[in-house]
Amino acid sequence: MKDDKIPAPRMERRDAAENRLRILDAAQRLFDGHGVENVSMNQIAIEAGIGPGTLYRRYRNKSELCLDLIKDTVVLLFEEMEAFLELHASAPPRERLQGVLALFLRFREKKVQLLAGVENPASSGRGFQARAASPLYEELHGLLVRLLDEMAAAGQHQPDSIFTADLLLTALSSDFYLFQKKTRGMSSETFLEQLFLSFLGVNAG
Amino acid sequence: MKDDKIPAPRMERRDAAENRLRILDAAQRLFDGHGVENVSMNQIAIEAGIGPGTLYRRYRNKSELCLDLIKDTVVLLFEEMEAFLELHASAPPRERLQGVLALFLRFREKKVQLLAGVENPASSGRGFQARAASPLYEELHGLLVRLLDEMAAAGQHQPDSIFTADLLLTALSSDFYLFQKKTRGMSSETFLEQLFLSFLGVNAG
DNA sequence: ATGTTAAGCGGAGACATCTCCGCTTGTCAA
DNA sequence: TTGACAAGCGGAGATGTCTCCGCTTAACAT
Repeated sequence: MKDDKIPAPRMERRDAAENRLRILDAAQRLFDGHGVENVSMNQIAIEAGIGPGTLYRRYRNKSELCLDLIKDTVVLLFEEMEAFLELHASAPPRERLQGVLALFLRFREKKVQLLAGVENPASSGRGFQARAASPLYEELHGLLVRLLDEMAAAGQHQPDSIFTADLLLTALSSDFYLFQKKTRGMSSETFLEQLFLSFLGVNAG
Repeated sequence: MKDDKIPAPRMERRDAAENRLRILDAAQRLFDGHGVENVSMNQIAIEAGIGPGTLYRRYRNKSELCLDLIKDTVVLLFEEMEAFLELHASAPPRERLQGVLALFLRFREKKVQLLAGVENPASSGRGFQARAASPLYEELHGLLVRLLDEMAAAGQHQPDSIFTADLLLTALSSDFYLFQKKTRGMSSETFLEQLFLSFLGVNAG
């Protein structure tokens, strides 16, 4: 073997770095002005003063771009969650699950548009398949599975934790959540409560 | 008032009727050959020998076209369900719900592609919002609500039936169902069982 | 038959996503 | 410095969805 060092992690090019900023900046500006929904990748490229190819090289779709825009907030969310779980380490798992979900819903409310953008690959890949492949989904899923397994150990939960976590996250998706709010006229609190009643046959109270 | 008869329900034009057939025929042929997923409205228009405008006049999107292609089967499905419910009119509501869901899953298996086509408006409107507006969704939803209300009366179900029905139908959507089968490696039977465990804290027996 | 009328047709084109590839340019090594 | 080279750029264009609108033509009344 001649050289098995990591193949020299060349620095990010200066122009590339600048373009990253221009893109993020342009996107933020357009999103604020017209709503995430109504802004196309094209418009962003133009506003950023770059070609479409350049934009797509960095972000395969609007979803990835949105994710980049809320990445910091997402990190904060997970920190909040971990903090909450640590603080209530000895509380019954059901309460801990509820706290975590409440935190998530609060987060969702703050970032409705961008989060919807993250979850809706617009056109592109296979709906759920795509969503579940995102790092955000996987991390949340892992966290839920942990909690559900605890509940199972305490005899409070029968079914497959993986399945239940998938189901929970589907219920918490933009699509379903916003539908319940807008069309069924449900409040965040009622929503969470109903979720608990449905899934665990248990009062959220 | 001069004339308040119904304003003469002119017959469907001959050419229009013929085009309808050409479209359905072309679509069926292309779907069979390349899979629903991989066929565009454009291709269908070309194969049918008509302009895109003509195609879109009749079907606002691929979803509606797919629905037209399985309409007959859907009618059969509802007849099966009604028959089942009548036959087991005196069985406990939980069993009746289970039977209905099993029938639906069997139907889904038979028409995977087209049903996925119905549920995925490809691009176009607001994900869930659109799905829930379809007549198929609404009818199923109504049926589930009826059953869930029965269960509530029997004290076997706490939460809002409307909410639970939405949740059930989301879990039964192509997206979620196929994800569970393909990615999580779950069988139809296990799926139904897990669904019952999750929702009702009850063994599907 | 014939005229009137609106339903229906079709295709150009606006706009979107996403790819491909030849040219440019920043970075590193010598 | 300078040369080599990959990373990056950009925009033309393939393909798709969906609309708009002037022309055609089937259906009905006369």
